[in-house]
Amino acid sequence: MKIATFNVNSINARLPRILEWFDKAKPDVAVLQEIKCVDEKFPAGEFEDRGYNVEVHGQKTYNGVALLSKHPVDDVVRGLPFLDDGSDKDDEQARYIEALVMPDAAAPVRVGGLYLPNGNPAPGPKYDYKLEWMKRLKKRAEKLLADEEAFVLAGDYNVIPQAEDVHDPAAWWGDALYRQETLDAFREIVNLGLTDAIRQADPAGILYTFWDYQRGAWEKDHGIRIDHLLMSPQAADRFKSAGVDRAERGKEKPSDHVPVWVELA
DNA sequence: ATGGTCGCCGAGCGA
Repeated sequence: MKIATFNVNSINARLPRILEWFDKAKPDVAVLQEIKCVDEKFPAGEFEDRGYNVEVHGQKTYNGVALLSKHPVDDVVRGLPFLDDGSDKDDEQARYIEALVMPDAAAPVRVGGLYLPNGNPAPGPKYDYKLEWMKRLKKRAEKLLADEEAFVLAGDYNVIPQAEDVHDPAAWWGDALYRQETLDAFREIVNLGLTDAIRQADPAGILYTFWDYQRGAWEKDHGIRIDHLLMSPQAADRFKSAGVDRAERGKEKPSDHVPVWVELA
C-alpha cells in the first residue's frame, strides 16, 4: 500500500509531469497540494482513466488540495476542522482533505493530505495563521489517535524539522519554516506519537524535497526537506519503506517540490 | 548584482 504526497504547484500547468509520474510510481493513494484551481477545473478524468477515485478541495488561484485513491474511500473531510464537531466554515483557504481508504486485501488506512501555511513573513499575521493552523492540526491528530486507527498525515508541512534538512541552516534560521516557534509546534504534533516515514527509512540522510526556482537552487542542491508523511503507531507498525523521488526535480517544467512516499504492509 | 523564477491571471501577490 503506497501512499504519496506531491506539491504540484498547479495541477494544470504540471499535468504531463504528474501523469508521467503516476504511471511510473503507481501510488495506491496520492495527496496533492497547490492544485491552484477550483473543483470544476481539476482534470479528474485523466486520473479516473487510470483507475483512481478523485476527491478535490479546490480554491481559485491559490492553495487547493486533492486526494486520489485506487481503493474505495469513505468519510471524506474537506477543510481542517476548527471544532470537534467537524465544522470548518471559517477557513477560507483550501488546505486539508482527508479520507478513509479501504483496500480489499489490506486493512484500512485513513489518509490526511495537508498544505500547511508558509507563514512568511515571520513574525506577522501570516505567521500567526500558520501557528493557529498547526494547533488545529494537532487537535485533529489527537482526535484520530484516540480512535487507534492506522493513519498517515501527509503533505507540504512548510516545516524544516532539523539542521540536516536544510543546505544552509544559519541562513534559514528565523524564516517561518525554520524558527523556534515552528519547530516547537511541529514537535508537539510529532510527540503525540507519530513517526516521520522518511526518518524511519533513513535516520540521517540528506533528503531534500524542495528546491526554489530562483538562484539555481536545484543545480547547486540548495534544497530543504519540508514535505513529510507522519504515521500513527498502527500505521508505523505496517511500515515497509519510504523514499523521495528526487529525479522529478530535474525534468522539463518541474514542480519546485518532488513526490515523497511511504509503503505500508 | 538589494535581483533572480514560477503560476496565478492579466496587476501584483504568493511561494
